[in-house]
Amino acid sequence: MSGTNMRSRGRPRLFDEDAVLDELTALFWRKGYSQTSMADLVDASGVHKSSLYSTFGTKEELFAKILQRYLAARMGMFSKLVEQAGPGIDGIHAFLEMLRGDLVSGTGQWGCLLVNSSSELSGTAPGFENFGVAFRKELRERLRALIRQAEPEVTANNSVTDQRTDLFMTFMLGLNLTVRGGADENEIGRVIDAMQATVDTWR
Amino acid sequence: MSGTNMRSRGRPRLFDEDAVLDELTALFWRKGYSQTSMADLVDASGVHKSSLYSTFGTKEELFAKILQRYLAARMGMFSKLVEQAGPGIDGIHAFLEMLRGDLVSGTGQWGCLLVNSSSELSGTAPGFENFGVAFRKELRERLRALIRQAEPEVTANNSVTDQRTDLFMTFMLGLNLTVRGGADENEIGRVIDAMQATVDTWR
DNA sequence: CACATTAACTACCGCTCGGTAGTAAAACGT
DNA sequence: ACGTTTTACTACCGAGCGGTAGTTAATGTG
Repeated sequence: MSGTNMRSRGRPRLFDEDAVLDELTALFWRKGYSQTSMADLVDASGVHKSSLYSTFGTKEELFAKILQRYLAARMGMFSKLVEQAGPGIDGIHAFLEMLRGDLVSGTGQWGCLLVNSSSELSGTAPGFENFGVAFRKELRERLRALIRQAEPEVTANNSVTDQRTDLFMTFMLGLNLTVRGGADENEIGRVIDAMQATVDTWR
Repeated sequence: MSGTNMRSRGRPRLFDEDAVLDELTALFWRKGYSQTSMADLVDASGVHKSSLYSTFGTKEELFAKILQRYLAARMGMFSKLVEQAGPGIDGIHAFLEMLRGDLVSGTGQWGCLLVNSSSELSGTAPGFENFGVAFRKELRERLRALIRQAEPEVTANNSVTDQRTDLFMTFMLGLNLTVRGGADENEIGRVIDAMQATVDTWR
């Protein structure tokens, strides 16, 4: 975004930094942090090891960079989803429908990189534990706003909204594990249906 | 259970096999499979490496043994919980209360070993993926029966029960991640409260 | 055409990993 | 006492790990 092509002197890169980061992200996403070796990253990207180090730093630094990048993109995606979803219960339904579409195909099938990483590294973490705190907080606030909108003004109640938000967050975490566990489209569908049925009781 | 002390000849073990397995289980539980090295296992148990290998086989075989042992114990625990919980919505509430107690202190705070392992190894798995399929199926059936009991006979509906069971399973998965993510007692409490509120709508 | 600068590439390092051979020690039956 | 069996313990292996020094190849600038 800022001065990407203000290269001054010296030999230019033979690879596209963003494209490489995309590939490395996919690898970490699929295999997890500790199960992905530098050799794997080299093979996947075609970039030599020293170039990876000189460009992105150590494996830990690289992963931190990738996680940041991922979180930024994901938050943008969620924002768009929430935005497109519109207000009310129908909005939540629409949100879940989009989630369904994302989970059964493409990027969503490996779960959420942040959730996976947190789970994997929470027992031994160097500092990744609290990495996604801000992200989680922001996501929770947006979801809460969406849920709040859906409640009739008369019966609106903060603690109820909080509970529903907690349930929704927990549901999404569980869904992440379900998907990553290799659930097929039908199973994912049933789980989302179940949540939609629950959301309907919020009318 | 079968012939544990029919030792015939040779030097007797200096360590208690079950006690050691308990310690190793705790270690795998907390740190995950790939983050736990053989050296860690040696340090934690006080048993020399070769003795571990001669007694339990390779790391993979040891982990398989530990996972089996864990699943057996856990299923027994869940059975007792469901049994003590009693029938109806109140039973589900009681079940969630017991879950709450287990999660905030003692063994439950590292989540479920099976769930953790599945998540960790699903991207690179040797054969652990389907290891817990039977367990999950059985747990699901017991939960389903509990939920089914809670429904008024008149309105009982198979697909509704299935949906609720799916939701409950997903909820427990999410709760696992929440706990493992380092949530404090309050947060865990709120999430369980949220589920209990949902269960109340099933009356 | 030098020269400085940056990147690509080769070769290597120390360390930890999971796993094993070989030996010493403690129990048994005869 | 003796051989047998089983375990405890030491020492080690090859492989893979994350990470780096040093050289060669491109580029822009003077």
